[in-house]
Amino acid sequence: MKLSNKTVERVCRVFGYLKVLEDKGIAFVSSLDLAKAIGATESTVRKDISILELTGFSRKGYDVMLLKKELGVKLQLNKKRKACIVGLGRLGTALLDYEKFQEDGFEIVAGFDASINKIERINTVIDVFAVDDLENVVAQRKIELGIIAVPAQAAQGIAYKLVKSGVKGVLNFSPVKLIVPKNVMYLDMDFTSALRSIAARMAVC
Amino acid sequence: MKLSNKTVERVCRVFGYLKVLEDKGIAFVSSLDLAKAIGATESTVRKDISILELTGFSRKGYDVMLLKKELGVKLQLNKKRKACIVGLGRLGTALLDYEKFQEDGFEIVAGFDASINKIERINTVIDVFAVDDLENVVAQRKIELGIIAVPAQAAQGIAYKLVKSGVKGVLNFSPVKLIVPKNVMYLDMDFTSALRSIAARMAVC
DNA sequence: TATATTTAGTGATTTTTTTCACTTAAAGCT
DNA sequence: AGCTTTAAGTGAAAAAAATCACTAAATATA
Ligand SMILES: NC(=O)c1ccc[n+]([C@@H]2O[C@H](COP(=O)([O-])OP(=O)(O)OC[C@H]3O[C@@H](n4cnc5c(N)ncnc54)[C@H](O)[C@@H]3O)[C@@H](O)[C@H]2O)c1
Ligand SMILES: NC(=O)c1ccc[n+]([C@@H]2O[C@H](COP(=O)([O-])OP(=O)(O)OC[C@H]3O[C@@H](n4cnc5c(N)ncnc54)[C@H](O)[C@@H]3O)[C@@H](O)[C@H]2O)c1
Repeated sequence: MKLSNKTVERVCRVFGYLKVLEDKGIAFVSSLDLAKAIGATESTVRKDISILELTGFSRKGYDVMLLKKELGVKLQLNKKRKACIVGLGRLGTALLDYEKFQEDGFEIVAGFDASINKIERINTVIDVFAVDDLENVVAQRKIELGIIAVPAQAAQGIAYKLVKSGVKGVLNFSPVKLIVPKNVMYLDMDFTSALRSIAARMAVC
Repeated sequence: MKLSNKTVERVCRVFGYLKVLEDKGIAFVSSLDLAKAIGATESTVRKDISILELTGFSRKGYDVMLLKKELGVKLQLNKKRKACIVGLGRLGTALLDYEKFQEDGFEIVAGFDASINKIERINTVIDVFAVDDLENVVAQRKIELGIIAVPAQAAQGIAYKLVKSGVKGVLNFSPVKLIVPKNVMYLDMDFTSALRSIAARMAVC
């Protein structure tokens, strides 16, 4: 079972949609419905699911609860993951307060910032620390995921500290590519690049 | 000159890095440096640039200012684009105040929210309106880009209104896939799916 | 019960994307 | 001036991804 990143990404979106269907009480879903919901084709969805060695039911589609459970097991999406947010500015505090992360199994257990002023003024139920405590807190609390929301020039340093302290996944909101070891999973959320891609496609299409 | 989305995305990231290099006063850059900065290989970078019918200089690499200018022209990344943000909650207000969008040519000229209370209390230099005014304001101000930061269940409706009012590009922060006409450029920024992808790859790698 | 219909499963094929491997141009060096 | 080195340019090859086209299973229908 060799999963490409693309398959992983699609299947994660399928998982999110299955949660929606489950909440709505829908029992079965076709590959075509899943495809529409995630922006893919039905054959791609079926191939993805079959790569994961999972199956549906002829003429009925996929059992929503069952598939969600099986995907959860295969990709460990049911497992709760401890995460932290570094950089508690405009974006970082928005992320800190986003309750849905908790619902989806991402427990934000710490926030860090370089500014003591800011830390004192932040109003949140989540523990916030000075960034100097990052290594200790991440190691002690066994935090697995680091979310980086510091200015670009500070991002690589934070990534390095997070990795050194045991983090195994990094989501980076700063607009620079970071270098992390190959065994650390890493994704960028670069809003400006995204806007540029849209603008460029508006220009050339 | 047929550009794939992948090429567009990479080249947009190259463009961002060229700005950094320009600010640093660096005159030439190799395909390898560019590749490292955006997380690609040197041959991919060279191919991308050559697809755009642009060239560098033997043994010197690419002229930073020149390539940036040429990319700007080809993809109209120099052109200023008017944008608006719909949904002025935690995330929307963070986006509203992000000055770097302006620097990068994305002029946020309006914000919209359904809650009059919120609109009255928001402290920003940008004009904010009730969402009922969206269609008028977007059309009148010739806004080309819509940034969606409303709750999931409201997102499709907003997308529809934006498109109807003339928007040609949509950046969606809500965790659902939206349906827009094919001639409207569209991208998702789904943080939860991103975290899931990272977690899944932590599990299977 | 037989037949039609729907939808998953899948090997083959096609398309897209990336990488390789070599050529060419320019600059620096002796 | 000639040799060496460096880095872009590029057609060909390889790899990856997506799609097609068909099979099979299950349900509904007549
Ligand atoms: N706000 C947005 O809408 C937006 C949009 C696109 C990109 N981004 C990116 O997201 C990141 C955060 O943006 P923001 O608007 O929240 O910025 P911000 O300036 O509001 O917040 C940054 C925070 O990081 C803290 N910080 C600085 N250096 C630090 C360090 N070494 N360790 C720990 N904390 C440190 C600062 O004290 C501050 O609180 C930036 O890289 C920005 O480019 C933000
Ligand atoms: N905050 C985060 O860190 C975060 C993380 C991941 C995803 N998101 C997504 O981004 C979106 C915004 O998140 P948020 O945390 O800012 O939410 P929020 O609840 O703080 O803000 C949503 C805003 O949208 C407004 N709104 C609701 N319906 C509207 C409508 N029909 N038209 C106009 N405005 C309307 C509300 O009044 C509110 O101000 C959501 O879809 C959320 O799932 C946010």
